[in-house]
Formats: sequence, C-alpha cells, structure tokens
Amino acid sequence: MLYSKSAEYAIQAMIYLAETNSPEPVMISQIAKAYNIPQQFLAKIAQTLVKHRLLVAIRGRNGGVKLARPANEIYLNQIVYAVDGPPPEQEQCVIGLDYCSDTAPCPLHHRWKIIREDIREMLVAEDLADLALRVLEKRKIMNEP
Amino acid sequence: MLYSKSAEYAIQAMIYLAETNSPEPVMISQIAKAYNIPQQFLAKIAQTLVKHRLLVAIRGRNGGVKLARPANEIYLNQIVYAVDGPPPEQEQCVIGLDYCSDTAPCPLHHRWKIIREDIREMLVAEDLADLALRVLEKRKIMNEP
DNA sequence: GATATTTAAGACTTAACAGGCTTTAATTAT
DNA sequence: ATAATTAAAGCCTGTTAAGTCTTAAATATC
Ligand code: SF4
Ligand code: SF4
Repeated sequence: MLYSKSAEYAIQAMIYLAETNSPEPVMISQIAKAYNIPQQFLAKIAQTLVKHRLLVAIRGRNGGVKLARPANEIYLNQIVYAVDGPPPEQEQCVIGLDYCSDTAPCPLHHRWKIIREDIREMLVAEDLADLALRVLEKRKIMNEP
Repeated sequence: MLYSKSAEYAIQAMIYLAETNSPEPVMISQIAKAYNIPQQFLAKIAQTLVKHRLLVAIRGRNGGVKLARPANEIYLNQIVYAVDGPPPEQEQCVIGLDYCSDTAPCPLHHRWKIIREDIREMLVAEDLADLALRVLEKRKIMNEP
C-alpha cells in the first residue's frame, strides 16, 4: 500500500534489532524466524540495507547484522527509500491524468494532496526507537490475559 | 497506490462517460482513444464493470457502453471495489504485524488510522458527476493559453 | 590449517499484474 | 437473409514483484 513487501520486511527486521538492542550482531535466520519472514528473502533485503548504511553485517561464525547507528536516528522513510528506491520526482495525479496541473484542481486533488502529505510526514517523523519501545510494551500487555 | 492500474483506467473511462453524458452508448474504442488506454485491456475492464452493474453494454452496430445510472449516483469506491475486489475484512497493520490490536498502539497506529480513514472518505465522498464537471472545467482552462 | 558458521552475490523460479490477439456471440442496418 | 459492427470470452505474451537455490567469501574456533 505505502511501500513494497520488501520494505515492510525491512521495517520489521529493523524493529526487531531495535527491540533486542544487542551490541552483538543478530543472525538473519533469527530475525526471520521471530517475525516470520522468508529467510533467504530477508537475507537479500539485508544486503541492500547494508549497502545503504542502515545495517552493518558481520560474517562468519557469531556473525549477523546490527543497526548502523542508534535506533533513534533511524527513520522509517530512510528504510523505505533504501529498499524501494527514491519516490517519483513528479507528484502523481490520483486518477492518472497527464494533462493536469494545480490550476482549477478537481475535487480529489485537495484531498489527495493532504493525504499524501500526511503519509510523507508519518514516514519522516517516526523513528525506530519509538516503534520498538511501543511494540515491546504491546507485546507485554498481550501476554497478560 | 490506492488502487490497481485497472481501477484507474476504470475511473478514467467512467469520467469520460460522465463528461460526454450522451444518451447513446459510447464505443470502448472511442473511450480508449480519448484517455489513451490500451483498448483491449479497457474492453476487459468494461466487462467487469458491466457485471457489477456500473455500466450497461449494448452490442452490435451503434453499440457501446453507457453508465448504468446517473453520474451523481456513482461513487469512486464503487468503481474501485468492482474492479479490485472488496477491501480486506480485517484492518491491516501498517507494518504488517499480526499480533497487534488497538490496545496500546504503536505511534504509527494513530497516524495510519487517520490516513486510512481519509482515503476511505475520499473514495466514498466523490461522485462521478462532480469529477467530470471539474475535469471539463480544467480542460477548458488549459486550452486557453 | 581445517572446519563450521554466517553473510554476499547472483542465477533461477513462481506468481501476479498488465496488456494483446483471436474467435465467438449478439445486434442492427441494409 | 446478409453483412457489418460491436462487446464477450478465452487464451497468449511480457513485465515486475516475491521468493528460492546455489556457490563464494569472510571469520571464529579448534
Ligand atoms: S486536479 Fe484532479 S485530475 Fe488534475 S492532477 Fe489533481 S487530482 Fe489529478
Ligand atoms: S499498534 Fe502499530 S504495530 Fe500494532 S497494529 Fe497498529 S500500527 Fe500495527
């Protein structure tokens, strides 16, 4: 919806890393298992996250991946951008017309403009540390019936 | 983004029909040409719109398709629903977690909930007649340099 | 150094979406 | 009746996203 499946997996994986907050690297296989992500697929996604300096990878025994910087300095849009590539230069018309501009917009235009901005704002504002904290809290609550 | 390419074409085609507002049926080929939609593809989309009672088709010479009811009684969500199928029953978590509910939501949850609601509202509120009117106006403006 | 373990890299497979082609059925004008 | 015209229907092709497999490279441990 907002981003690809790959980006979703990437966010989940990085939340997991922020949750555990271990100074030691964490194995891809462990992350994959915890969040139920296809392991090999996650491995490949991790590669691109490493290339984009969001993760660092340590290979060999006791290897794994860890966050490249503190969780509170990593924002969602950075992850999405890294995995899905840069967003399109020109803003897209909701109904795919090509001859339109901002003069005399159709009723959809105002609405869509606001929504698009909200989405952007959401991805820019939220950082991993916050998310991980909240997910942890939530997990605690749900384990107490 | 919000809907498939097919749904986008469907919306464009139905706007065209609302624009021309002809009591006579309009040929698929004509619509396809006007909005630069692959004709055969649009033909197939039209079929599903007919099945969902948004269009009626008249075949044979002088045939074509027309809106099944007045344009101001057709809303975007009906078109999207018809082409892309019903939206998922359970509301989706933005980051794809499956163990979450509304108790102690993560920071994304509030934001996303609002955005999702705005999108839904946009699709529910806008009807074809409005859109067609605005697109017509816009075309007029853009033709006067 | 040998070995086990872990990510890196790239080829490969599968599935879904977008689009095209061709034939068939329905309708109307002649 | 017949020919022309139009949507309906089914199958084929290309593209992209999602997922799998195989081999190579790096590293810790013995
Ligand atoms: S005014 Fe409407 S049709 Fe034009 S670009 Fe904006 S959303 Fe699209
Ligand atoms: S609280 Fe956050 S993680 Fe849970 S369902 Fe809502 S958006 Fe998803």
